Amino acid sequence: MRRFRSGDHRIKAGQDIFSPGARCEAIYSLTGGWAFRYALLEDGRRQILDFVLPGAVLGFHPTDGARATYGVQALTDASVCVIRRSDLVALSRELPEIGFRLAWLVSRDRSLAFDHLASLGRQSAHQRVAHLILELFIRYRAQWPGQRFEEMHLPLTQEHIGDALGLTSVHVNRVLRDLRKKGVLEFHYKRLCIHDPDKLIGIAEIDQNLLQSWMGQPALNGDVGFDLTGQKTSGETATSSKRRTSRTETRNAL
Amino acid sequence: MRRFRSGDHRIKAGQDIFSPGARCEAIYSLTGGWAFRYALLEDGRRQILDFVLPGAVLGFHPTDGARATYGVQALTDASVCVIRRSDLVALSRELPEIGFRLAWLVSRDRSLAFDHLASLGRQSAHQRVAHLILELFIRYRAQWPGQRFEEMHLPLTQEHIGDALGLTSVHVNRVLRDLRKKGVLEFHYKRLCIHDPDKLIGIAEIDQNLLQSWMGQPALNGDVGFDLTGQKTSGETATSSKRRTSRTETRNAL
DNA sequence: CGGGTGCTTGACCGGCCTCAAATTAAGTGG
DNA sequence: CCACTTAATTTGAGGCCGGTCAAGCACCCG
Repeated sequence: MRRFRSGDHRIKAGQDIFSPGARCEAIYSLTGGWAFRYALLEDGRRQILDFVLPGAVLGFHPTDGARATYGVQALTDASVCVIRRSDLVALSRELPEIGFRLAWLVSRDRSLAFDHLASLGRQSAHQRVAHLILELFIRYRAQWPGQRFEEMHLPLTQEHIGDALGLTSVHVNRVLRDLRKKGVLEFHYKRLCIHDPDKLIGIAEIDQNLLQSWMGQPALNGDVGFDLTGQKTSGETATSSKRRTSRTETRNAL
Repeated sequence: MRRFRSGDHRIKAGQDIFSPGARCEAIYSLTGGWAFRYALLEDGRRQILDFVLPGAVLGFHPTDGARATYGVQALTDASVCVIRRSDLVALSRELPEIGFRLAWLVSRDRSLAFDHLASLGRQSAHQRVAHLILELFIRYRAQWPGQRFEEMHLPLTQEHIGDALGLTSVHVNRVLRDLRKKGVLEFHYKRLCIHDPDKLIGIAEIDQNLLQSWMGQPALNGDVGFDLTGQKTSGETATSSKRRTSRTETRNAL
């Protein structure tokens, strides 16, 4: 596996991993840091499509050689592992299940995109903000479990949140003020603290089913519970094996 | 391809192929008709996630055994080919590239979901309607080419369009009236006629890149230009190789 | 300390929603 | 083929959520 990595690549916060319109002949696996996919409109406005945590695959596009219709930008300093499409062929010969693994990862993105769509299409600004924050918090906790407090580093500006939710940053600000006044959460300078999780879930109007689906995130070391043979990797093993590698940079997610 | 297959399952228009919350242990390949994926909100409102044309795969979910967070409903009388997850394993042993094929299909859905997301988040009602109609028209034409006129059977109600675009059917109606008055298109009782394609593209404010990406749809007989080796399969070879394996219906479907 | 980025708040406005009712098309049983 | 029913389309009046514009403030970093 390691042979096929054409090297880890480091990206500074705010830099594009690839830009909209780029011709894409490689795929990337995010191994550290936060990023987001985004599309640009003709008038220059931006829509953030989703937020990307380590383990995700970027740059796998339907038609080979086509130009990307969206870009990916690093939110924090990040690192990606680059795999050429040609190497992917060779790799799949040794690891036939890699196609399914890829399908699984893309399918996760699709599910999140669908959730996001329902939120944008049908929910109010308050619901959307609550929805997004819950989603990010739960996905974060699924990857780095063991935190006791409902607090996290969330490397977003209010403009990012607005661009993700189809709102202006001005309005996001008003919503966050309301949530703060109601004692639901605080979000100041990239520090998120959820004071009343239940109330937040109530505001987001999310059903239990959806919450569950966000928790199925792979642990960081890459042993994911998707398995065509039907044997699940237990949470126990995942956690303990993660501890073994916890000091190092996250492994190649593929 | 149009040959009837014994394993097909027929669904009446308006019926669910599977419903939100269903436990999903099989995947489906839509072999005929139109369908759409949808999510339901707690208050009963509906968000249509995307429209599904023949060739797409339904029911491939991230976590096995989990409950679906969305449902799929047939728009017209439709037929699906059912594949058990267990059969999928066996199948993938004989055809290792099937994982990649699946990834490719899911990746197409994801791209469409991303486009849809950008439209919902950042575009006006007029732009959204133009966007959706263009998308459906182009995807339709990519699958059933050879039509001369800018006309098609579009089995949607105005309420479907509203539910897809996060609008009310009332407002969709007003937008369609405007587009009709401007001589751009007519859409009456499931018959769509585009009088001025260029003006429609102008209203949608879609860049050329995106239009192109919608045209990469597989033709109906399943010879898709996705190929890990980089050599495009011509229609000829794909068709003939399909004939060699046409004994089981599942193979054709993927 | 100064410059820049991001946050905060106010006043005003407009696009889309809500509610309601009339009209047309499609489906159904006699 | 026609009465009847139901679903879908059409149009209007009025209201609200979130956008726009503009200004001032807070925090960070060199």
